[in-house]
Amino acid sequence: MLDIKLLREDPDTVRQGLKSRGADADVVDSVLEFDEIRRALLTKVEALKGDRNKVSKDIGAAKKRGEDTAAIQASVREMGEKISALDKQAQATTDDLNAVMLSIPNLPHETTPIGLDESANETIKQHGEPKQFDFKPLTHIEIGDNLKLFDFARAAKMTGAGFPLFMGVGAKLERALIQFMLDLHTTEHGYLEVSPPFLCNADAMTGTGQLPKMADDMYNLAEDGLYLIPTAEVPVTNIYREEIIDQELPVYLTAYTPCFRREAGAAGKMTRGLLRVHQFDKVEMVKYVDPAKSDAELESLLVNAEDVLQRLGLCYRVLSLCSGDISFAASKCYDIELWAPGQNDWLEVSSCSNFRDFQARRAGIRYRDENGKVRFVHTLNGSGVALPRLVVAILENGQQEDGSVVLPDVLVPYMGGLKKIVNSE
RNA sequence: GGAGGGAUGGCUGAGUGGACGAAAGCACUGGUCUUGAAAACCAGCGACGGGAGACUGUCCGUGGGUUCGAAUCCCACUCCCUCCGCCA
Repeated sequence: MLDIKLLREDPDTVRQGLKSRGADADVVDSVLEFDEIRRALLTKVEALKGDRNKVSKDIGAAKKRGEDTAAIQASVREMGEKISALDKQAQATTDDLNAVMLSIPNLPHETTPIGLDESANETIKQHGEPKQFDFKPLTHIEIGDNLKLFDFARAAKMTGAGFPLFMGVGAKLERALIQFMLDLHTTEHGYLEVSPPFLCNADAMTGTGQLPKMADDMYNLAEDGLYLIPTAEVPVTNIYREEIIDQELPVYLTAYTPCFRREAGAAGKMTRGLLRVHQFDKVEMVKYVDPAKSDAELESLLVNAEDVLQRLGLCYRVLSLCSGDISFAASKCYDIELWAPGQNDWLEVSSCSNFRDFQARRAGIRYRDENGKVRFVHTLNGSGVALPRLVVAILENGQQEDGSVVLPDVLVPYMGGLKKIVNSE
């Protein structure tokens, strides 16, 4: 949520920011209108309440003296009716105002490239060179079939398309990668491991910005009022919802969770195999930081995510997403894309975002600054990293002409000493 | 699932219709004292909103209700604890 003071004091900056990301700038006018009405109602009803409080106190005193207060009580009753009518109006206006405020996306950071679609994203670095093969590289689907690493057909039988079933070494590879990444972040990058619930309520989803906008993209258990998490960002960022954090910033947390996404309307493009699935595993990093330091914290978050890929020996590039391509709650976002030879394309495996105080304001996450003043923290998160496409890259980059797959060295201990996946038949 | 108990400020905890935004203690901050610290003593110390300001409103788990007036009474819900049942 944006600071309403910014909309009052500098509406043009807000309009400009919203336009730069292709969002509706007219909401600014709705907000200002509701805000003005609301404040007028508040002033009025609060004056009345002040009067009522005074008179009620007088009644109490008069009764103690044994005086008759019937007439004055009747007049206060009338005031009460006026007050409750005005209160209802004020509440309705506040609800309207909140609904609009919650639907407004974050403003792009001053360093976020301006542009309305992905063509304006900037590639800011590339690590390694796409691997050259002297045979035609297979896709992960073919490799997985040959080596019996996953079974999409049977998964579809029990659930449906887009829910992967990993088998044997494939399942173990999934587990090994999770363990490798958590170990790296907790022992070398300074993160505390947490293991959160995989379902969250609507308040939590609103806090991080999934609701109200993304309601259609989430699996919803209506009977229980719960949603399956689309990312660990939701439970982990909501750990401190409606709190004043009483430990020293920054707080670094990392978590493995499965992620569930309906990917509504995404059918058709990039949906084969593991490229786009409804359930996937991910290791996530979340930071709560001092607002003055969030720019630097985003850079180090990116470095932490890159470290995973460098140790796995993979070729990747980093994009700075433009204003039209960053997510609803983000102010600045880096995407990391892995090179996948079988796809002959780059695959997004990580988004590292700075939300500044956008989520903190929605979720009421605050801290005390050096003067003891309560302020909103800045929140950040980054995938560190998402599993299915990482598996795709490892399989497609590690494949040999004989159909086997050589695993990255760092994974060997996590694979029980296995260096190469071969067909066991 | 059943029975009972509970939810009050950073923490512990008092308060059962009126002077209570809330006793007391702890913690914290400032001061006195001290070479310094501790102790003692004094003072301060919730959040959020409206108003240029004086000032003012809201908040005692959440939402409704009763009342001139609700932390306090009534209803519903949520969460926590204890016991019983069930269960990985």
